[in-house]
Amino acid sequence: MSFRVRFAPSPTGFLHIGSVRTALFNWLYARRTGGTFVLRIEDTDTARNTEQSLHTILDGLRWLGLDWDEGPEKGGPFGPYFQSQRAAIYQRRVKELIDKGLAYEREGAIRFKMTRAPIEVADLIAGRVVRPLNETEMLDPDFVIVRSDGNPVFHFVNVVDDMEMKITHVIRGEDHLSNTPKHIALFRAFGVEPPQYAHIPMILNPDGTKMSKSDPDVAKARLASLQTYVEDGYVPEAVRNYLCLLGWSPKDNREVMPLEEIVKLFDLPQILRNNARFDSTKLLWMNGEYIRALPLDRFLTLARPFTGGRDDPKVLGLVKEKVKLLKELPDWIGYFFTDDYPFDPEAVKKSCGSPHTSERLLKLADKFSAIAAWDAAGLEAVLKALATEMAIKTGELIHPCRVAVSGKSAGPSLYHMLEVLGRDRVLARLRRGAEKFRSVV
RNA sequence: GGCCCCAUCGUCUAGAGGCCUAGGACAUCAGAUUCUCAAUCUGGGUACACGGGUUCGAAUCCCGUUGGGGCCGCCA
Repeated sequence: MSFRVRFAPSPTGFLHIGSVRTALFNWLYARRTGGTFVLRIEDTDTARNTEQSLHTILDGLRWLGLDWDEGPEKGGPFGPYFQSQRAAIYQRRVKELIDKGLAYEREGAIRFKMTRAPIEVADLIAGRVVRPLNETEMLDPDFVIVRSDGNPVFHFVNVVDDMEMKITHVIRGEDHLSNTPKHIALFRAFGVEPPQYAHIPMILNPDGTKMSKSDPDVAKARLASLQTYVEDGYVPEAVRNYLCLLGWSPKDNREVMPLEEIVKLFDLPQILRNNARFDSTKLLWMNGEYIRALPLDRFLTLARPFTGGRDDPKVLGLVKEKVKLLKELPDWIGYFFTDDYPFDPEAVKKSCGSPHTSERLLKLADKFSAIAAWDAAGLEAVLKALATEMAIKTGELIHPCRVAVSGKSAGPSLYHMLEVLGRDRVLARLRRGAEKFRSVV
């Protein structure tokens, strides 16, 4: 049997983080089974359908490394993969139902004669779910499949496409579970065996509410959009790994793990049935883990959009260990590229308030100026020797030195930082600091 | 309102009747280490929603309650 799954987003201008996980689970299942991952664009709502919206989807999937086997820019044997280009297929299928006496016109719209009996969904995740018609539906069970303006609606085109594209497993959000009987009824009307269904639970806001891209609370709305994570400087590997862990687990206490490993273990029945809340704190932690483990080349590539052209590999290599979010990069690297960096008042107060600060910085500058080979090991030796000579703790030199050359109390390993900064700049900044801090006391 | 799904630390989860005085991770607290911050290491606190069953025995099975989520559109 050949497995065929699909991700069928609607181009709305955003890629919802929940949709992203749905895409990811579909992709994982396809890769795990050696099947086919189809990307289909549900652009029947022409008002929202723009070129830009399409690229949001394609770029988002690419960013995460979720490659599709059939779909836009790729083609395939079951195209076109845009619903807006499949009108003829839908018309043919509508006619088929009318001819069979299973659909009829009323008030200009075409309605499907829905089964009155309860329909059972054999869901791979939720189990057997029987959903009888409810109060409202009982009044009028039939539903519209083609609007009076001639455009077919979601339930219809979704089923027709899954059928035509020979989708074997529909993996989608749990919000579709209640609609599934409609879809099964449609498949049966066409005399076609429905696909297997797997409804994955939802991802909720930290407070348990539904994640929405149009939430009036801006912070929540940001949380819901993939774009946020791209802009804030999360690395795709981390976002992907984190998302895998929402509703799925390798069950052996591993969390940070390579995709290939997840592909090997992933399966549908073991997906949790309960909703998960999005925990951005844990994502942030995982992002830091990934960044520190990143090979320098990869880090440089990912960092490029955030550095403002300041792509010195030595500098970036130095701060790689410190960064948790790529967008923090400008703060970490600023003083490597200008002498006009800001001084953190707190740091100055704390580390440079001693009446001896200026004298010590000048002494340090003198010692450093005599160094033959300007490297971290040599700098460390000289600084420590000076501390001993002056009978003070190394920290009493280290801290003022760090503030003088960077303006900050936090940063990479001091000696490596001095090495990268270079002799001229270090000496100048030390002497400038000696002047500057004289008045602090 | 009707119907459907769900319920283990604050959060993500392990647990498929005895291995559980419930394990891991993030967060948090305390300590160690370090040139700062971070990282790292050690240790602590924190959970089976509630009530009934079934069983020799239940976090695990059943029922109910409560709570959360979803769907009931000529949106997708």
